[in-house]
Amino acid sequence: MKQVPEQLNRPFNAEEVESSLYEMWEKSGYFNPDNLPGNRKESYSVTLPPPNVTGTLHTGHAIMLAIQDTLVRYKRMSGYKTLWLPGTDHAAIATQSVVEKKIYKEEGKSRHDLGREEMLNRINEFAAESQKTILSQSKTMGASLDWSRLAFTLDEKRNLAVRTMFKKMYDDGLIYRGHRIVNWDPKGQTTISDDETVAEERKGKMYTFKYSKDFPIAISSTRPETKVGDVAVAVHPDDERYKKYVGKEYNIAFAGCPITIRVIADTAVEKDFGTGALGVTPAHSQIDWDIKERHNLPVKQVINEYAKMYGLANEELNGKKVTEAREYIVNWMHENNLIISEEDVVQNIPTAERTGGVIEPLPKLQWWIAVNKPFKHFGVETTLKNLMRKAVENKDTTIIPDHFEKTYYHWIENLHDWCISRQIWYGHRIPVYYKGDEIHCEINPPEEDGWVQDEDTLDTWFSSSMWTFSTLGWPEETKDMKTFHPTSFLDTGPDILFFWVARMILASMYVFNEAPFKYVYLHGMVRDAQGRKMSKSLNNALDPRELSTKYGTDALRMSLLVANGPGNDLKLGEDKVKAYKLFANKIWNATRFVLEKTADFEEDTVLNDEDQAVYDAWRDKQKDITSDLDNHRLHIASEKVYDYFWKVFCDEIIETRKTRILENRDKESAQALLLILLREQMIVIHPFMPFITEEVWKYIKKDEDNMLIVTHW
RNA sequence: GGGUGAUUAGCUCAGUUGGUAGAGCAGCGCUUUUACACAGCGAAGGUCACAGGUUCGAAUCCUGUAUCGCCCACCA
Repeated sequence: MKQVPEQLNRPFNAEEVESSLYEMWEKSGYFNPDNLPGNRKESYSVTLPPPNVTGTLHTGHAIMLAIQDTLVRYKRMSGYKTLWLPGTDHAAIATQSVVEKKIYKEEGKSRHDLGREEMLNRINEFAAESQKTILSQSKTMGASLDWSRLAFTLDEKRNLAVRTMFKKMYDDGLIYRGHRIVNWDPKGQTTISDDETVAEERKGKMYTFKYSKDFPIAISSTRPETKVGDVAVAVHPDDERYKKYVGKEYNIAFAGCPITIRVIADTAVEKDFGTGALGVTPAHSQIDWDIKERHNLPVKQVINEYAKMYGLANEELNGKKVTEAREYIVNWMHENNLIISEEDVVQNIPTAERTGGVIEPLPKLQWWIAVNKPFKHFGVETTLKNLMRKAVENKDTTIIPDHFEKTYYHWIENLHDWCISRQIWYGHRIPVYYKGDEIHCEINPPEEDGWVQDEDTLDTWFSSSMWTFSTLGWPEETKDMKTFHPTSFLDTGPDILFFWVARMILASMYVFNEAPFKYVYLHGMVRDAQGRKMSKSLNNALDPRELSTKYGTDALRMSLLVANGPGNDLKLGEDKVKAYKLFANKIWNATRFVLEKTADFEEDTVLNDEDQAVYDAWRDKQKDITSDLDNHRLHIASEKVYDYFWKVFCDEIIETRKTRILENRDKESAQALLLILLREQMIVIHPFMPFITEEVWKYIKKDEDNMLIVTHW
């Protein structure tokens, strides 16, 4: 007679066992693919989307940890050489601005008060602390990450990778320095890429007016203050109304500033919009800058980096903020009877994602990646844009759900050159050196005296674009590179499809002519029970750590997996988490009962026909679940394990067999069935609910069995 | 303006290739029967947004409409 273990007579206490189980796994070394038992030929690799070092674990992290850990555990149990590689992201602008704010609040000092070196020390200190927090919190989710390979986007090795990549692209002519219109963030005092801007709806006024009484053509603008920087008026070449003016030049005093306006014809102008004439401000509008290029017009910058007017003949205007200047100029036009009409309009104003500052388009000398420039790539002429498209078209990588492929293509079509230089201090310094007029791009600083390194740093997404291979040791030809790249799977939120996924595809295609991962799985964003975005300001964010303490990590993981199909947002209420705590309890109680009823059982019993049929049905269910997992249908697989265990195993199978055991009718077969089903279900449930299953496994495994985490699926 | 997704039980959502609609929560009735009341059994609840079409058969495929959501956009 076997004894039912004492622990099982108490209710399941998740908090009590979780940390010691995690410790047991960590000590076993099985998170590291090099230590896995058996002869594993095929590899399965996943890189963790590196969390920013700014924050603490939130539900977004929890969902990605749950999805990835489930798949990784499944593959590890299925005999793959399985690597899940952790790391963190320095998140340049985000981190610097958090630390800047903190220092300003606590000490009243700006970054310029501290100086570059001291500021960087402070940010590094903060980042190191923050990294520790987020990593230890990831462990509480049960994440079976290989901590021995931990990486950071800004550490030594990744730094080398970044410089190597920059140099390679520079030498291929794909990275260039260009004077163009940039998205300038006056608040963050840096340029940002197109993707880092967020359109914000604002009410504005569109003014239709003339520069002066004598000027023959009326134009429209929502930003009259920029008109002191106008150099031309563009009309459509076919527009009969204005043909006679094309080619003429007018000298005008506009708001006390002399401007020279040439009338030009350009097909970019729409005849039917507004007056059909466009005031051209090359320095402060991208479209106008393009017109300038075609017509060889001068550039007259009238707004500076602080979004203030400058360099104007009218001293009253200089130093005014753009909004004040707008008011001033509108008044001036009213006084001079130049305004023909005013119309209320709703406009989308670009703002900076991180600081909220209103973007000021300014001409600046910056570093760019040319996405449309043809170059020789593995013997074939192509462009970066083509490579990005090709990877998905050729199914080198598959996006789940597939409708995001359309979104991806659409984004590629509209992609402009990528501005990669930033005027902040925290990040990878651009590996370019200057000496007089000489420019020199090198992986390591020139030894010769007199070279000065570029002051700017790189867009944080430049380093994260290389994440799948910089983490494996590239540019060195490491064993890990050969074994684990390209990776098998990437899971992330759809909000960074462009920021990150697209750019990883770019980087990997460029270097290896291979997509960085076979599958991209885009999970939904977690929302609150009312469907609102979780945010600090609404104070509606559920804290995964609290939920996990209250209901158990297994319950939290299940609630994030079940019925959460890819690409759909997940509304998460506490009730759902609670429901899976009850499930954990059910597993616990069923285990106790089965052990009680089989205490006198001897192994090696043959199942009778009835029990064999039940077992066969389970095998089918098992195959079903396996196929769901292979096809990344975690939301279905998780529901099936739940449903089978509770509705089939507990409510039907146990209920009927317990009578048989009691009445001693084919008792041995019934006992055998219960034990086998319990054991096999623990294996199948383990990827979803690793803690309780591993704990239960201790009591039901056979002597020769290993830990559940490496038990064969 | 362009693109894209959603609309299924009171609420939150599943539904893999078209074959008599499912779960959790809430709610109703019964049961404290020796795994579990953090439970069991049972009942109730849906013209699967609307209108057409394809099909022997449609929540599922096609067309259109409506509402909501998301993404993209340099109409001055």
